[in-house]
Amino acid sequence: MPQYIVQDSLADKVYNLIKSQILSGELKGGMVIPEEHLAQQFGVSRTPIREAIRRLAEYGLVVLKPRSHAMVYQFTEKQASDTAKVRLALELLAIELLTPAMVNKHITELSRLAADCQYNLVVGNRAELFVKDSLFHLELVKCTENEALFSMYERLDSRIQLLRISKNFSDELLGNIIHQHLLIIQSLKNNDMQACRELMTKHVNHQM
Amino acid sequence: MPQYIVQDSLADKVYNLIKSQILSGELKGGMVIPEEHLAQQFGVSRTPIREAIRRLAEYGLVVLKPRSHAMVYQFTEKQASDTAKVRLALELLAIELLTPAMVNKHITELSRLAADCQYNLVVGNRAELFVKDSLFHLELVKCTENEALFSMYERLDSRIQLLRISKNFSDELLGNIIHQHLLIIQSLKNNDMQACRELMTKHVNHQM
DNA sequence: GTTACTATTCTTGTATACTAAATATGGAAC
DNA sequence: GTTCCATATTTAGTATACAAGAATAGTAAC
Repeated sequence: MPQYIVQDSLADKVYNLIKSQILSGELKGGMVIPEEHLAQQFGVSRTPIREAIRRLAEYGLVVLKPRSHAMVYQFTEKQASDTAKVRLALELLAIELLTPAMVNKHITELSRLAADCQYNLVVGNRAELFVKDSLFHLELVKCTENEALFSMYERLDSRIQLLRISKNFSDELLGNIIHQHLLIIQSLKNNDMQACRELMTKHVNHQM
Repeated sequence: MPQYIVQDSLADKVYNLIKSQILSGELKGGMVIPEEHLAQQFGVSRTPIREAIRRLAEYGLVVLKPRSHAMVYQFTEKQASDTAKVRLALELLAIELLTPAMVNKHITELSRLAADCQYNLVVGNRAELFVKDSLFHLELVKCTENEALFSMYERLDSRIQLLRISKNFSDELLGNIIHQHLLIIQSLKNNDMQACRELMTKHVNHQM
């Protein structure tokens, strides 16, 4: 009988930890991350640290300078705008693939995440707001039950998270953006996919 | 003065080697790849091998079973069709972004690759045909000068290459598919983007 | 012959030690 | 004070050794 519960390796744990530190803004774009430092911080040898960093580099959240250091990925303006275009294409594909049944299954969770965004905006907790914003869009894509799309979008969204963190959105703009989630949800409930596409296009372009 | 020429690490070399072995069909979907075996094959220790395999797993060409073995990624039918949808969306985005100037700059290379495809079809060298087919589409996406799109598409195309290899296309269908490259090039030359989109849609859907 | 258990073997996971390249330091020349 | 070079130091790259879990084989019970 196979073992269904497999313990994460140290490398897995470190990978997830660094990833979440990057996505929460604790580690900011451009910051250098020396292997030895992390090894001591986590109390493990360099081997699993190296593995985690290399994987994160392959994932696209870390940039390696050979024989030198690793640092957190940082966008140029051009890359940010390029990424937004791909993001929009993928989100529009997601909307294309959505059926009413899929929407129904996830609408509660979507509403909850949208509400979380609003709550964190009011409370002024931007780090958490961005995390929830990210989750909202991930949930929308997850609705489609298209694994390939989801994994692609997840990669892209991770990088976009770096943008959300680094951009200094005004409270007003941020309020607008977060409010659009509600409109998107409404259009989904109405099964008005044309409206949904338009809203999403506006939504993504607002954040560039 | 900084050093501009940096030697690839062993891990980099192994990574590229395994990748090309997978993309050329030498290593087929589902095949198990033990670390020690590769280490002996390449005459290096397990350390760089591990790094390469882990990176390939993150890239999506290898699947890891924890504490057990690594194997080459293999599509299920559902995943294949899911992937094709994402692929089409990205290729259509590429066409959307193309300007006549971009097309002009790459049209010679595109034509060469399309010709290479036809040549390898005639000669009956399918492995090489698939490599060239892949390069044709990569070149088209590269035209757009959108890094984010290119790197996403590259990842996706790597997996699609596994499909091209595993599917047993008839000579006739393959001839059709390859011929469509010429039509796509012609539509680009004519700057008839509507036709290009339609051709690409047909082209991608033919291969599902 | 089949099943279940145990022992062995094999492979991965991790730590450590060593090598080598890049960066930092410090002093000499101007 | 600045520039350049030599040296020292730090950090990444690789090999190796060992630990631990998974696969396998072999044996006993039914």
